[in-house]
Amino acid sequence: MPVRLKDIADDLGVSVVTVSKVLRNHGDISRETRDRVLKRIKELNYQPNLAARALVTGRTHLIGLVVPDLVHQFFAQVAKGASHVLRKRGYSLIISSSEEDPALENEEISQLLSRRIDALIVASSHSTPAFLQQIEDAQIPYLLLDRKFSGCEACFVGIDDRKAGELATTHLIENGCQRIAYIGGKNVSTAINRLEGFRKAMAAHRLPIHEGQITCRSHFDDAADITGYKAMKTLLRRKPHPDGIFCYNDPVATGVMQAIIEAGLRIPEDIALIGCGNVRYASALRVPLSSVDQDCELMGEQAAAIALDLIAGKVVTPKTVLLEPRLIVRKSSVRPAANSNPVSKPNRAVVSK
Amino acid sequence: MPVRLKDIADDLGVSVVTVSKVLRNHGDISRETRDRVLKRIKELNYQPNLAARALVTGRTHLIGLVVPDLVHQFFAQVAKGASHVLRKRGYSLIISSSEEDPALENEEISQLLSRRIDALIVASSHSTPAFLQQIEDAQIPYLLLDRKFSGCEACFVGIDDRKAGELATTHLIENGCQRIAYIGGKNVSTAINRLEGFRKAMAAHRLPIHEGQITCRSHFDDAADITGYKAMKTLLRRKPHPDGIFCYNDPVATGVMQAIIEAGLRIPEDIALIGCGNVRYASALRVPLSSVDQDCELMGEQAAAIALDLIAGKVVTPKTVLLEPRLIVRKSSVRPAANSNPVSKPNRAVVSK
DNA sequence: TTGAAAGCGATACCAG
DNA sequence: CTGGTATCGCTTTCAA
Repeated sequence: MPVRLKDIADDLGVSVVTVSKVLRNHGDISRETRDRVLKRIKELNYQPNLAARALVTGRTHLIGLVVPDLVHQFFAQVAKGASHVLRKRGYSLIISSSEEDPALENEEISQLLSRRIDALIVASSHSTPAFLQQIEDAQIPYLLLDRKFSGCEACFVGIDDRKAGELATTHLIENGCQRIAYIGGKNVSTAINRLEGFRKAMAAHRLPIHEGQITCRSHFDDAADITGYKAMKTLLRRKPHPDGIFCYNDPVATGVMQAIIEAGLRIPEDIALIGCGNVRYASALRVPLSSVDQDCELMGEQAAAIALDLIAGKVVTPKTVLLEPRLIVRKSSVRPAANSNPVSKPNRAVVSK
Repeated sequence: MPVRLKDIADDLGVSVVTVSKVLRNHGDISRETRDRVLKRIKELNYQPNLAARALVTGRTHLIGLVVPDLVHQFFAQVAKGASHVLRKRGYSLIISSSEEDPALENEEISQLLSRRIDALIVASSHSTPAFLQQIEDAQIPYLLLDRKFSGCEACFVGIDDRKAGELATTHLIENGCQRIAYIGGKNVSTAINRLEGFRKAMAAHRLPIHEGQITCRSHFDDAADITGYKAMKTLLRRKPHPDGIFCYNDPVATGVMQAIIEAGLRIPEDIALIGCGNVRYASALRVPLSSVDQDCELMGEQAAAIALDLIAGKVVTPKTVLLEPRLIVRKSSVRPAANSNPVSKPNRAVVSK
C-alpha cells in the first residue's frame, strides 16, 4: 500500500495538516518542521493520491484532448505540443480519438466529462456545434482546435484556413494551372474555409470553376488517402482532366498522387498537386509533395496554454489564435516552364526539398 | 455543480446507498425502486464522480501507455488499438510520449504512478530494466510492449523480432543482394533482435558481414528519418557501397531512401531497401517501400487485453504474446533479374503495391 | 429490500 | 506556527 500523508505525520509526530501544508509550500511552517517533513517525504518516496486531492479541490489536473484521428500525423504532433506544455505544469493529457465518428466522439466526451477533467480541447468531427451543449452543461472550460463552427463563441486555435486555400491555389495558378480541382472533407470548417480560399484565388485570376471540380467527401471508415484516391479516379474521368489539384490535407493528397501515377500521368507536368498540413514524410513521397505548413506542434502548445488560462479564469472574452499558414514548395507543384511568367510573387513561400 | 448521488436520492426519497446499488446492478433492489432511480438518473444525466469512486475502491479505471514517440505512426496505431479495447470496458488511456528520452520517461512514469493508474503499458526507451523497480515498488501491474529486456520476467507483447530480421534479410538475399547493411537503433531489443535475425540469415547464406555494415544509432532529438539519412550517407562512403539495406523501422528507411536517391543511385537496382513496421504511407514513398508488417493495432489490442487481465488478477505466470511478422514486398526490394533464381520461397510473403 | 454509519486520502477553515 | 474538525462523493459493511 502506498505511503499516505498520515504515515508521514505519525512518523514525525506532527499532524497531517502540517505535512499537507509543507507539501504545498503553504507558508507558516517552521523551517525545522519543514525540513524534517521534506526529508521523510523523500525517504519514503511519497506520492500524493491525486484522486483524493481531486475530490476535495475539484481539480483533477487532467485535460482532455479529443481528435478525429490520432494516426493522422497532424494530430499526433498537436498532441505532442500540448502534452509538452501541460506536463510542465503538472497536468496530464487524456487523448481520445473519435475516428471521425460524431457518435463515438460524443461518447468519448461524455467519458472525459465524467472524469471531471479540468478542461477539454476538441478537434471535432461534428458538422454542427450542438454537441457542445453537453460540455457547457458540465460547466467545463473548453476550446476548439483546428476545426471551428461559425457563430460559435468558444475559444479557438487553428490556422487561417481561407488564407491557406488562397496560398495553395494561387501557387498552382502561378505555375500555369488553369483547370484546378479542389478535394476536401465534408462539413468541417477546415475543408469549407480552404475551399473558400480556393474560390477566392480562382476568382482573382478570373478562372472559372465548374461544379465537377469541387469534391467534398467524408472519410467514414476509409483512411483519408483512400478517399483521395477514389476522388481522383472520378476526376480523371472528366475530359479534359484537371491540370492542378489542391487537397485540403496531405493524406488525401497522398492518395491523389497514387491515382494520378496509376493513370500514367506525370506530376507536376500533367497535373500539379499541393496538399495542406505538411506532414513530415511529404518530402519523401513518390513525388515530393508541396503543402501548406500549419505548425502543428505550436498549435498544440497554444491550445494547451489557453486551456490553462481558462482553468485559471484568466480568459474573459473568447480568444482566437490563428496561426499563419506557410507555403512549402516542393516538386509536385513546380512547373519550370510556367515559372518564367509568374502572375505574382509567392507569399512568404519556403522552398524545400 | 454536477449532479450527485445524493441529489437523486433526495429527489426520490431514498438513500444514497440505494441509488449507488442500482447504479452498479448490485442486486437486492426492488424492481420498482430500480426503475424510478434509473429514470431520474437519465433525466438528470447523472455522471458518477470517478475521482470519488477511485478514492474508495482504489481503482481509477485509468491505464497508462508510455511510448517513445507518439508521432511515429506505429505507436499511434498501437494506441488506437489499445484505446479501442479499453474504452469498451470503461477504461481511459493516458498516453505519454517519452521522446526516446529515458529521463523524461521516468518522469512520465512517476506522474502516472502518482495518479494511481490501474495498469501501465510501457514501450520503453531505456536500455536496462532498472527503471521497472519504481513500478514494482508502486505495486502497479504493468507489461512491456514492443521492446523487452532480456532476463525480465514481465508480460510482453510484441513481434518476433529475430524472425522479422531473418525474413527481411533473406528476402534481400533472394533478390541478389550480397553486401547487405543493417541500420538499427541503439540498445533497444527490437534493434538488437532484428540484428540477430539479420546475422542469422546472412550466416545461413554464407555471406560475410563486415563491421562497417552494421550501424546502430540512437535517435536523440533527431527524427528517425534524419538518423537514417545520416547513417546512409556514411555507408555510401564505403567502396564498394552496400547493395542492400535492412532498416529496423520504416522512418529510418525513409531517410535512407532520400540519401540513396540524392547520391544518384537507383532503388532497387543499385541498392535494394527494406524497412520494418509497414507504416501506412510506405507504398506512397518515392520508391514504394518493402517492409515487415507488425500488425500494430492488434498489438495494442492484445496489450490492452493483458492489462485488463492483470488488473483482474487473472495472470498467474507472465504472459508473452509474439505476433508473427509478415513480409510485405514492394518495389524497393524487388530486382527482376535476381528473382529468376530464388534461393528459397519467401515465407508467407504478401505482395503489395 | 433498504439505509445508517464508517471510511477512502487529501484539503480548507478556523481556533488555539 | 500548529492542528482539530468538517468535508469532498462515493462504496462497503452490517444491522434493521
